[in-house]
Amino acid sequence: MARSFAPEREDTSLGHGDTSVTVDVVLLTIRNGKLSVLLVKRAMEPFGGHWALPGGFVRHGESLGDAARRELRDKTGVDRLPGGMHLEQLKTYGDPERDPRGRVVSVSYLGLGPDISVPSDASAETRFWSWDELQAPDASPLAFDHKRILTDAVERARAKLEYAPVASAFVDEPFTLADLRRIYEAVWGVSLDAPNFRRKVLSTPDFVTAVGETAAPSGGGRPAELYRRGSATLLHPAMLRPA
Amino acid sequence: MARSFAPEREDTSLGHGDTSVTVDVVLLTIRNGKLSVLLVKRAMEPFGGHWALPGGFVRHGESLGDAARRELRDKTGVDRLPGGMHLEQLKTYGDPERDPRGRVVSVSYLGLGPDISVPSDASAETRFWSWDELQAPDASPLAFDHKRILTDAVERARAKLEYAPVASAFVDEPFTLADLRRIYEAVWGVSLDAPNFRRKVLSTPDFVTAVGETAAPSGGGRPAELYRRGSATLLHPAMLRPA
DNA sequence: GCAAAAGTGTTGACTGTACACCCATGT
DNA sequence: ACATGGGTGTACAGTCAACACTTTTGC
Repeated sequence: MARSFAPEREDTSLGHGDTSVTVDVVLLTIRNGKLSVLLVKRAMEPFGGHWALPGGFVRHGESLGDAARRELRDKTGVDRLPGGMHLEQLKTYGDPERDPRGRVVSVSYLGLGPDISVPSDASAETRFWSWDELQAPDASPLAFDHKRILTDAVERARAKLEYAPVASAFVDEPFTLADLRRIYEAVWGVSLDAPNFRRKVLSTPDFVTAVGETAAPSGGGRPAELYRRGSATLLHPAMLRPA
Repeated sequence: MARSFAPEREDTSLGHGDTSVTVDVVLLTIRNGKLSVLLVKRAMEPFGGHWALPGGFVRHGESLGDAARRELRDKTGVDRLPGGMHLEQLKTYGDPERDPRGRVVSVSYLGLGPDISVPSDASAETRFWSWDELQAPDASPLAFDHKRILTDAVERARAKLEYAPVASAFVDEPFTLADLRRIYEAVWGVSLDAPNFRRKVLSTPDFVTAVGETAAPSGGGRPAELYRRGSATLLHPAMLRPA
């Protein structure tokens, strides 16, 4: 064992400064009952004309989470992100070949939020795409390794709905249990039994809290009771998706 | 909306090159029945004399995973990592203040492996610490934000044992179900009912595969049947920890 | 009244847990 | 024989999915 045990980290120099760090954000929402993601059309090379995840370089003195929130603000045009919005770190992608310009390490974030309209003056360059149309065989390929990041993000979102109350991040308050159920159905791509769904949600402590009022009826059918997000951060028991 | 929608990323320059990227590895093992983690004593500033996670700068042309595996090899002195060894990306820490030398973004990895002996010529600088002793109020603080990373890693490991067959990464093959049960007990800090544990494991498809032989009896008691890791990557149903 | 959506009740299958009991070995 | 750890059986309680049924609205 003639290997050195002095870690490089202990060097007082900071090593190679030729690495860039970016954040890329996968903003998911439910639009017309379908799971959708915000993409930006790239104007310049590389991958000019390709659609990409919103993202950019992390600035000096800026935390990674702050960079992700800034990118989201800039790309959606929404200054104050919706209150129930969920944003969490997803994964970091650092393959040496992932960006032709050089070494770029990208920290990706997963965002879940209600359906918002992106600014009309940028509608051609920034818009939501449904997950289904991006999955089509003839869909245009995304820039960089963003297809991979998007796939990982959707898988994480699907799993997270089981054990965390993040589905409510997709809806505005107050909401009905049918609203919430449609979120689960859209993200998981299944249909759920409404009565059983109701019991599961209400029996999970602090998942939702009843408002005590009912929604305005919408063209036939009994008006639904209204709820707000509860204080739970983890779901016990979990909302397991059907096999 | 007078905000610019031209993403910075589309600049052909690569932005700020004054950011360094490191990997830090949380290598967990079970030693003397206790969950333990490999730490390295720092020789230089900052945090000279403090214990830290093994880690270092990512090299040119090296993927993040490769850097993590290299760090592990260098610090453990083990050239070929054990076959069942599990290594996965954990989370990226990029607070601007986390390293006094400048902007350092650290991609952390979680490693789970069997109990190995670190090289004796480095025993003073590199050794395993039990989770319990690091939790003690009078424990010496770790370098940088490594306490936080370690806490996140243990929480991830505890959760991952529920839905992935990673417990078998801690044991050498072939192993008995009692070996496997002791892993769960050590990581979760609980005691499990042996008969029910057996049924759960065996009823989960491809979690383990029977060898067909029995272990040499060890001082009294019926010899246990031997197993190897199965082909499953996800556990259906999950091995839920007791409430 | 009829359709539609919300909400309640009920049943039968399945799962998890506790624990009694039997098996195979060392001393 | 007895202690020790491995392995099987069983019975009870809790959970979950399926679906019949009632409630409240619009037309």
